[in-house]
Amino acid sequence: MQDPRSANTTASLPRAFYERDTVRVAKELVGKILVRRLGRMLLEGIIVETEAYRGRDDEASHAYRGPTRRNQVMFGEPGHAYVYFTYGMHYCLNVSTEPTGQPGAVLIRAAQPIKGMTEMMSRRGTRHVKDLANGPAKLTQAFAVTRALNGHDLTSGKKLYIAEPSHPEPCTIETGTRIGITASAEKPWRFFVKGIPFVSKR
DNA sequence: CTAAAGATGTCCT
DNA sequence: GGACATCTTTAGA
Repeated sequence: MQDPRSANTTASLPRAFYERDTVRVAKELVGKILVRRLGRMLLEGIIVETEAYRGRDDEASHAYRGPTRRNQVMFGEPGHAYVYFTYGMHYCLNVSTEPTGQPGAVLIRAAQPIKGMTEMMSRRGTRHVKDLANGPAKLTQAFAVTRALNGHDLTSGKKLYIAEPSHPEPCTIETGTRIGITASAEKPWRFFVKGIPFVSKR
């Protein structure tokens, strides 16, 4: 809290937070603050929607068939950014979970912007705050997350990290099935804040 | 080497 | 509700 620009948040979450069961980490990430430092600029948002992606027991996971060049971050040290490119034009942001060597990641699907909204509007090409980060690819566009950040250590407190809110707002976390997948579609591994307009559409 | 699908978003009807 | 943009990754020949 030395830096007045981050008066809203505490320090970045420790490695131990991520070094746990992926589904649990996904659920507990809802309500945390996603922070992006761009030079002097600070972009912040409350994480309002996540999805858990596991390993051998999860057909929808990139790690389902074992390690590849793309998914290696999922098998690495917990607390690193796994950013992948999809549909020829979009990036998605995940955080690695589980102990080193064990695959797992949490997809950050949506955030409620709280700081740097003007910059996000410019990056997204809309003035509607609801539409800045209500979807995984919208979120990466708003927060300037590209594959350059793949593998970035989220506990370093630089460029991109996740922090505990200093004044958490009470909210109800709802559970549902994951969006945009066909395999293992029945697994209830999506978590989101109930009743707010910042989550992605169904 | 080739092909097909993909953890999506936007614009159109 | 549906088409389509656009290209990386992965699986299979």
